[in-house]
Amino acid sequence: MTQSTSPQRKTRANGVASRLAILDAAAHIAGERGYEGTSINAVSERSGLPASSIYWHFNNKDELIAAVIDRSYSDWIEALRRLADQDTELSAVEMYSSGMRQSAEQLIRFPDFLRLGLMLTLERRPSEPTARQRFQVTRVETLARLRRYLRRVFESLGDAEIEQLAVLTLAGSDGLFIAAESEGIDIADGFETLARAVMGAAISFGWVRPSS
Amino acid sequence: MTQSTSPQRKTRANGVASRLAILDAAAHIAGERGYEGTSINAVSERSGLPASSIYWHFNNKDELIAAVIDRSYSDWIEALRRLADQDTELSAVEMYSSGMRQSAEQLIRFPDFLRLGLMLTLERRPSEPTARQRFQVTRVETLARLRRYLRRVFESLGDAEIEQLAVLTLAGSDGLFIAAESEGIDIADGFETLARAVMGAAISFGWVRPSS
DNA sequence: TTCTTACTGTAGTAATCGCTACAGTAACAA
DNA sequence: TTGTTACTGTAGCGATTACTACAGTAAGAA
Repeated sequence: MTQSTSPQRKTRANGVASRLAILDAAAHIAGERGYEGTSINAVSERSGLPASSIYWHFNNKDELIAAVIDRSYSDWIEALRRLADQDTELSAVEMYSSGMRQSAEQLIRFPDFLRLGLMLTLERRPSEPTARQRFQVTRVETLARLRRYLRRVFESLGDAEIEQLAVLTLAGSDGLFIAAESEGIDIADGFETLARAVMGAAISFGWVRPSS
Repeated sequence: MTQSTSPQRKTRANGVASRLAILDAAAHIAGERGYEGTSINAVSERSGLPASSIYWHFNNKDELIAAVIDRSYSDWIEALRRLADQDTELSAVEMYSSGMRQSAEQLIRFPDFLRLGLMLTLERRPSEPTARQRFQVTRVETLARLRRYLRRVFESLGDAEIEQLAVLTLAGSDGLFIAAESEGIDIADGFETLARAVMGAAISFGWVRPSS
């Protein structure tokens, strides 16, 4: 952000490593305690770098958290893309349930991104933090991705129905994540039932299974 | 909590009103900014009472937020009970979709309770706040309530399936609330699709509609 | 070798945090 | 009227907050 666009000089190896260490520490703490709970002091202690280094890499706390969101999301997308490349030869319905399972696994392995994002979504502070807006963007993208997905699986449905199913899938996924965090339910089971439920809704919308 | 159990002397009218004013202010601020974001100073300004009054009524911030949860939940339950009393002559399936609609309306009218509760659920601080535990209790209760409900509607299903449907209903409800807060989706539509989806899942579990 | 750039370390700012001490005031019981 | 209880108002505590000023230090370019 601040040093990466230096034209005539390569960034120092140490600086890149520090930036990553700061982002890692901030991601972990923010994922646990939310925006207000993430103090620069805590990030400094966890990353082993002084506050002045943090403020050299990021203009303020707001942009630090926003950078955390950005990086977590791109990590997230890339992991999902790698997984998606593995099963290109499946049918649409198989891809659907496979995608559900993979999303569930992804949530278990990297819970900080969604936890922080949902906290930012729920919190409403007087001056909207950049991080929150940044997460909203990832949400809109995810919803679009989901729509494309569902349109391929439930070909015979109209736009309105697809929209409802996309919203429900995202909502169910968020809710199951929360339930896993608080009530300790099995998230894999939950996603299986969610897939079943979305299929059921699609059928009641008039969808006919292509090969059965 | 502190003054309400005085045996030989009625509580002063002023004191009761103050306690309520403090709870109202705290509920509003905590519903917007979460645990850390709720400062005693802000509660003091919004309620018009000094910090010393807040600390006379509540031992500390932790118990204040816990009291907010307690009161919001009992308000919530009572409102739902009043609504439930209105439709005693409906069939089980009708009651189910009616209950879904009413829950949605309730969420729109009093969003602070669930917003705060979910924030507390997601945040993980070193010393678990009482308020979070208190919300967990209401969650377990809600889940039990939901199980009883679903068992009456989907009579032919086994315990494991009912459990899955209950978890999915709660998760979907939380997720739709979040979606309404962030993406501004229509929550009533969302709950209708959720009801449809749960029905669809029940059918795929082997449930047969009683009268069709 | 000298200069510039990229970072780090030390020390500190004003503001806000949760919380308390304590004197005052008003309503009630006796 | 007097004493007790139920609050309120003022002032301030030490700790922590986000953030900054600024002097190092080390790596590379010239």
